[in-house]
Amino acid sequence: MMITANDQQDVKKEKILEAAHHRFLHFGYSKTTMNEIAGDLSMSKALLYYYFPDKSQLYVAVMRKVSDSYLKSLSDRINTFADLKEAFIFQIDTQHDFIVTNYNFFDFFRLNEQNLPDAIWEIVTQVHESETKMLVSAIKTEVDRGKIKPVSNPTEIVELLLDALHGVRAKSVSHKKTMFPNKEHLEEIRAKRLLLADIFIKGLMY
Amino acid sequence: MMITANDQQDVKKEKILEAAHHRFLHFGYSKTTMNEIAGDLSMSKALLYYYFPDKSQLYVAVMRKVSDSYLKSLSDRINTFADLKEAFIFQIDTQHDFIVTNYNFFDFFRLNEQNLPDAIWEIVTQVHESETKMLVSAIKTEVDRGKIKPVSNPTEIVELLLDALHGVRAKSVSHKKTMFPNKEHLEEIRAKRLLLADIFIKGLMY
DNA sequence: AAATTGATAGTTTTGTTAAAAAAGTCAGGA
DNA sequence: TCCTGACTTTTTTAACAAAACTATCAATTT
Repeated sequence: MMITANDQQDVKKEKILEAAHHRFLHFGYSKTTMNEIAGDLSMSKALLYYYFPDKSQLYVAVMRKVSDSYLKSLSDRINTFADLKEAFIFQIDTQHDFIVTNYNFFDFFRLNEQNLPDAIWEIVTQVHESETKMLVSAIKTEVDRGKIKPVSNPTEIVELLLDALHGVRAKSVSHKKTMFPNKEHLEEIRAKRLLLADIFIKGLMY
Repeated sequence: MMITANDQQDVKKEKILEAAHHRFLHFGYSKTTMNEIAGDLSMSKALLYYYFPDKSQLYVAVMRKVSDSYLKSLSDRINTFADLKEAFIFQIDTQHDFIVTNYNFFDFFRLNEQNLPDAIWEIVTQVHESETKMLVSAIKTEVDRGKIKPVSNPTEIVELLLDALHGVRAKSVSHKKTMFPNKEHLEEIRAKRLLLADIFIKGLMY
């Protein structure tokens, strides 16, 4: 099989993405320089600019890669859930791992908060839509099975649940300085979210 | 009835609190100066320091006043709810109004986020405890009435609900620059919270 | 004695500018 | 086409002076 120039380019681009990912993940966006990334690969900074137009678009490309694997893990499991609760649990655990694993990577994200580049918002929107899609599908299935009440607007319900889960925090965190949640907090949050999902399904009433 | 020196002091303190409240409310903590507050009252800045030890403690005193009225509205209604849903609705509406009415006032709050003075945290904690107490009481009553399942830890449930409600956001707000929510958003959030409270009680299952 | 103030000391914020660091460009070489 | 060293431009940092503000206090009025 012939190796074309484009294949070679793709291989090199991939190497760059890996090095960039490594730097962004460990030191965050603002504390990694193009020189460092180039240095890690023993190439000149100018070459980075040959492959990627600028730093932010390099970041976006890495983010694309990272979120693609997240999206894949979602689509792999869609429609495979035994019941709604299993789907909720999967959502909570998977998103949780995703965010924890990439915590530093997202500092760019948190830092710019407002006016992020459109490309980032596209990814965020896509991720959110995939999560929603997966859970909406799980709800519809459960309705079809006659396990839960018919729901007029499943998307609305799912987005409400995602918002609600997002609001769940560790008890002490609001006071303490450490915004970087430690292990106990992560577990506490996870446990609370699972409880919330459970109530969301069953309610407090008989 | 005799007017003592202390009565006079209290009257003046009250005047100062009003003027300070007005400034803090409209311009926030960092953008109001002691000179301005004094100017509004046609008194010297030094006199403010005669009545209050420093700016932050003046702020705390105003906050105390503001939150006392909120606490009162909660305690006035405790144990007066026809059912759990009514309690949840009251909580949502009342807190909502409280935050919206005092939005700018709380900028000090948001600005310092970490390391707020202890006095502030006492108030926050007290407010949170009152909200929790009211809702826990409503849950217990409802359990006694046999309307909902017995709950092993009502406080945990209530705190989970409060977190969840806190997570509810307007759909578009995450992207737009305007963090100050406008009327439609406020209504949208309120509506979503009411829906969440409803699901929280009834669940999705039959 | 209690209430009040002008003057002023001390601290924080803001603005300025120069140096350093980083992003980004380009002519030219392999 | 891929790649680099040298270069230009933009952004960040550091140092420091000016301005704004908080806080204090001796002196004055009530």
